[in-house]
Amino acid sequence: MSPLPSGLLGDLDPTSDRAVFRQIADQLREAIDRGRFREGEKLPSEADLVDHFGVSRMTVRNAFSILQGEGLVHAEHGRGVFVRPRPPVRRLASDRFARRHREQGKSAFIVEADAAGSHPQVDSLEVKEEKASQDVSARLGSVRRVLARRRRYLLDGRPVEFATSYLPLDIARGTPIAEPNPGPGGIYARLEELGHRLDHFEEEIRARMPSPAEVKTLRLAAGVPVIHLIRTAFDTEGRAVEVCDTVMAADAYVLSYQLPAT
Amino acid sequence: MSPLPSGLLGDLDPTSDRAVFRQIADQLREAIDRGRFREGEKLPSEADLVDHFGVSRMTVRNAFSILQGEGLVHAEHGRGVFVRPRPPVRRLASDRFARRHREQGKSAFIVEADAAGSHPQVDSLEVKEEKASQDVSARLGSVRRVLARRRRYLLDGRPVEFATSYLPLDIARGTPIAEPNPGPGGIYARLEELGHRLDHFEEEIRARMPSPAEVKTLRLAAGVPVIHLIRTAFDTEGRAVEVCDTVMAADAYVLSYQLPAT
DNA sequence: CACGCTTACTCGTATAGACGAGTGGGCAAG
DNA sequence: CTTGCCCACTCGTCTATACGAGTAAGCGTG
Repeated sequence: MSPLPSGLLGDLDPTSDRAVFRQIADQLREAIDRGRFREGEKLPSEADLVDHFGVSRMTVRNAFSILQGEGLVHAEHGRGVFVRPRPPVRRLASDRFARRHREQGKSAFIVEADAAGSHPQVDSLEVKEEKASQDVSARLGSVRRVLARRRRYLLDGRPVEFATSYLPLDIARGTPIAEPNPGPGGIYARLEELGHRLDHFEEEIRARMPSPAEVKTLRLAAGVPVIHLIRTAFDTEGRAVEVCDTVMAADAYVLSYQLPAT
Repeated sequence: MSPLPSGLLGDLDPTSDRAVFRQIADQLREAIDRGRFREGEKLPSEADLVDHFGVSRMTVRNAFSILQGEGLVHAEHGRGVFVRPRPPVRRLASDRFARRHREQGKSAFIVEADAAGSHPQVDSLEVKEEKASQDVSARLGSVRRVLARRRRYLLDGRPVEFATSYLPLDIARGTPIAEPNPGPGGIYARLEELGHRLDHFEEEIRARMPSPAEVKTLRLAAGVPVIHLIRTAFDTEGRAVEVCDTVMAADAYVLSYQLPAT
């Protein structure tokens, strides 16, 4: 266990009223920000920092736990604490549901990911009828039961998004929409074929910390929030024909919208 | 120190390989989800839980720290640990920059907040010329120096948003835009008066954990992410005339967009 | 009644020690 | 050389203890 290279980290300020573990976190954060530790690089071990700063191990762990909460670092049991690499982000453009995209057949997710050079995957297919939640029912216009289509999206093996589409039974039952694979262009193409010409979408966006279940399905690291997007699709008659509830790993996405100034 | 009402929380499972502090966190989370503890209500004190579960205090604190990281609870020194109330959210509609809104004079923030019955405030006014960051320069089309307008928005005394607008100097210098108060309708109204008729906006949205500086300015509780929105305004000639960088407390906002299906 | 002090209870910070378990390199046996 | 074991190092979990500091209620004094 070689001592820490001097100059990498400074000393504590015993006169400061800032707690010791915060001072240590501050120093590490600054070192990371300044690039003294690069992405994926291993930080000094807990024992190193105990020696360097002359504090107890719990104090060092407290410091690390702050940085973990900020999403800056992640710990690997038996290996060390590492600067968390920033995964490449997937950009979602606001025209991703434009009719012209639907006409090419493949799903938008696959096409975009292929174009970006990453390996896309869709799993956890579940299609079933179920009772509509209060929220979904309200958005679809007082519907009791719905068809729910659940799927999870992965990029290069990493889960990045979990989505559920809800459709009124009178629209979806007995159609290709109720099949695991709805066919080229996805369910929006099928909806239009069924005579529900799409008019516009409404999207609501929130950000929050994930639930334990979301941490599990999306294999989220500590300190990574989720983007919660709820999209409602309206047909030309003003009827809500689909609600899509999507939870995305926030470190994997940038949403992009284009708005007219009129 | 009365013992915990029995039935409120269960027992630990010593055979489980789930860590004790996680089991405790699970039980508390579930109790909160089930409404056994309501918003703002005080949870059992650390000492209560130490007695109830027969564990050491650090174990209980570990459990609380999980819940804090999830944004579920917050601790108040000397008072206790409380279920974090969910502040009322401000909804940002995608037509909030429509020309018709600019014509009524008052700023969009003030109007909307008044309508929602909350008390709006804008502070931290800073208007100055500065060197453009690499990102801003790229978005504005290779501009070296910019006019930066910084302000912070508060609702009922709570900071909810921190925004900086960047404008090219050749557009903004010497105009009302460079004044602390740009006048009715805000800088977009001034831009149009100056002959830069607005054509459309692009908005990029990310979510992430806040930096320590953002925690301070927005007075964020633990476990509250931020929504980072970067809007670029384009005039009818296709020139980017403004970049607005906004950081919002994620627990205070729902963004809403309307997209055509064409 | 009003003020200030005491006190009990709360969370915040820090120390010291113990054991468990995952990782990876080195070394010895085959 | 390869295999398999051991060991050093790493983080994960947990206990026990100590003191500090903020809060609020109660109580006594003026």
